[in-house]
Amino acid sequence: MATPALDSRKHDVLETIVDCYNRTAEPVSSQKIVRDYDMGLSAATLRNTMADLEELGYLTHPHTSAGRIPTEQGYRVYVDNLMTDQKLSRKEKQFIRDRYASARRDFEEIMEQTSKILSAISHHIGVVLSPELHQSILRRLELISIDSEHILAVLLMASGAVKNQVVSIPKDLPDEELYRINRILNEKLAGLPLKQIRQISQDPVKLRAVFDRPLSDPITVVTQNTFALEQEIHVYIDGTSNFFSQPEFGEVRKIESLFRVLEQKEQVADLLSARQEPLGIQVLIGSENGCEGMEMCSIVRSSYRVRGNQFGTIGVIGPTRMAYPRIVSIVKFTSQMISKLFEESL
Amino acid sequence: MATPALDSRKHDVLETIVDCYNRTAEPVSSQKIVRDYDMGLSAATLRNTMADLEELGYLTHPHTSAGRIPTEQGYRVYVDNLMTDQKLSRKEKQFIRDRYASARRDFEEIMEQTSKILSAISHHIGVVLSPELHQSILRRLELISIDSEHILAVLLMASGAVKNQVVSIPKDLPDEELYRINRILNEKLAGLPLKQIRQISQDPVKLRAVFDRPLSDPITVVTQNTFALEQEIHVYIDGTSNFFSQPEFGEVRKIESLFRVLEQKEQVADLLSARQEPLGIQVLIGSENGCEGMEMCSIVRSSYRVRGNQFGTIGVIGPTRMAYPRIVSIVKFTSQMISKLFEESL
DNA sequence: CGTTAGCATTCTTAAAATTAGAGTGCTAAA
DNA sequence: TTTAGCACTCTAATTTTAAGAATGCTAACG
Repeated sequence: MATPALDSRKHDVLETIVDCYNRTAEPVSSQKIVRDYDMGLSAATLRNTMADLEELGYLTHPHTSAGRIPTEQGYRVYVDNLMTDQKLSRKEKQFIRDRYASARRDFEEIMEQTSKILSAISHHIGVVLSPELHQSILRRLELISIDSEHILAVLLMASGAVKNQVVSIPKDLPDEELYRINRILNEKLAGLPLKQIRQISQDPVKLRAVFDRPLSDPITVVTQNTFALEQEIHVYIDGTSNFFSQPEFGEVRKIESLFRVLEQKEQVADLLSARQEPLGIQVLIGSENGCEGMEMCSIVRSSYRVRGNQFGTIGVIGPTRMAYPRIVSIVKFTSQMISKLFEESL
Repeated sequence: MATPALDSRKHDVLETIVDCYNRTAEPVSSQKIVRDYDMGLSAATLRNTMADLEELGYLTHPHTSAGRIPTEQGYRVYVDNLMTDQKLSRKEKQFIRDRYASARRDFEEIMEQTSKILSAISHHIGVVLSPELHQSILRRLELISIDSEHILAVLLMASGAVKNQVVSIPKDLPDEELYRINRILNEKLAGLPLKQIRQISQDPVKLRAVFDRPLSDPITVVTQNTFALEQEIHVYIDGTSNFFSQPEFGEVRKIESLFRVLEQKEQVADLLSARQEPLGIQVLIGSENGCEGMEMCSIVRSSYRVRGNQFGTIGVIGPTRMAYPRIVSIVKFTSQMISKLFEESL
């Protein structure tokens, strides 16, 4: 590992400072530690150690006569090596289960509820990204006539997700023909991942191979139009106003940049989506998220599994000074819950 | 009218002050008026008139040595009697049309786009309430099997709105039976307003009359479960971060209460919905909206017509100090646009 | 040699004092 | 009735002052 190993004392002191700062939001002084934590060290000794930790880049000074606060690097070490797991209490787990129990009716409701749960229990912002549809398997497809030139295609995915799509059709397609097309599409395409279906629908050769029809045939036209959909990920956000109670966001201009980002769903999706490392928890500390306007925020995210190799993401966005052990546990547990939910319910 | 009629000078002065304050967000002094507006009156005269207007309750003082700002009552008079229409420019109208042109694909997209248009052009918050479903006419119903105990009911409304609903069904209903039920439901219920269908579905007597089946029959069970849906209005909000650039919201605590309300979609829906007066523009000034935390905001709202007697609402939420004539024009024009859109597209 | 007490130093923050200026209300004259 | 002039009030910005918090360093201690 690139970071030099810390001796046991530095280890303890850094952990204590992070912990203390997370709770008070104020720079931590040597005296504060002596008073509040029983470390068996004098203030002077702590000052020496703190100076060392600052030397190493894990702490800073806002100014000379102020206590220390962790740097992003300090948080990094804390999250990677120092912090101790903090399991959720029985009560909290029960809270989460109860919330799901009251809401497991349909896919969208689960998504919404999850973001609400995350924000309610973390007191930060809860975010849920719906699973990427094109990894998802098509369970069933239904074509509903709207008018002479349009139909509504209802795509029911194995995950329970439903996608409605208005599709243009060749003019004056008789109803019986539409039924026939619908039946054939289900026969040929149900059970395949959307990704593969899309490949077929965009490739004239495969299209002919699958349906054994000329390209002008209505069935190929409908297929093309139905599956021309671009990837569309829904973003569910809740708890944004929790940020107002964070003391470090006491000025409008600090909170403004954050909210401008949150209003752009695409940006939030980029921020959360963790395609490269599909499993497990990830913690992005401060500017690591690489998003302008979010330098003061950390993100704890985890993918969840819907079925087979289909993934979505959930996460919590909070101030860099967040209670990492707790938030990590929350995100971990919730992502397990949601994965389980999808497996048993289907 | 309860308010005493203003003589022509008071009329002009009040209008000028409202106008000036709306633009500068600063208390308006007599000198300011002399300098910026050519009213042919001296500062002293203006001061006298302003004192009169304060006496009448239309203006206030923040403190002795400050200019005047309008009271809510002052705004009320301004909006009701004083302000002159300010039509949208050709450019702005074109902007709106263009935005719709690029997005008229499906119902939900129109809703989303409308809130974006409203906020983009007003520089305030744009809100759209989807039409109340139960006024809406059912065009077509499709039942899609999910598993042995659940189906997905897809309700396609005449307006183009689509409502997906997971419905419990009697166990092991064979597919052919489901098709048959589906066909019968469409025969009997398509073309009726959802409200009426709901009445039928919840009333055993009517249910028997319509389907001529015993209450234990699968078809009645499915009908009951499908139409047991409570009224659900979708709320589309955009442009919340516009509030950060308003000088009167320079302190976090003022903006906080607003955002806490906006996060509660139900509250926003209540705020906007104008069931009592279904047609035309309404302006709620400051605390008139009766919503705690929104005393500093005004709302300009208008219902739009989807088809027949089916209504939704659009609106703009901004600071009490908003450019009423302009915002009113925007909301008026947009609600006409959206009404037209729904009529021609279907 | 690591640890600690003591202390001068530095810097922040809050409170108090000062000042400049903006706008009013009133009075008296046009 | 309108307007010029002016004393008065209050705000907001700036400076001054003071208090306090935490540090780093030095020297003593075990």
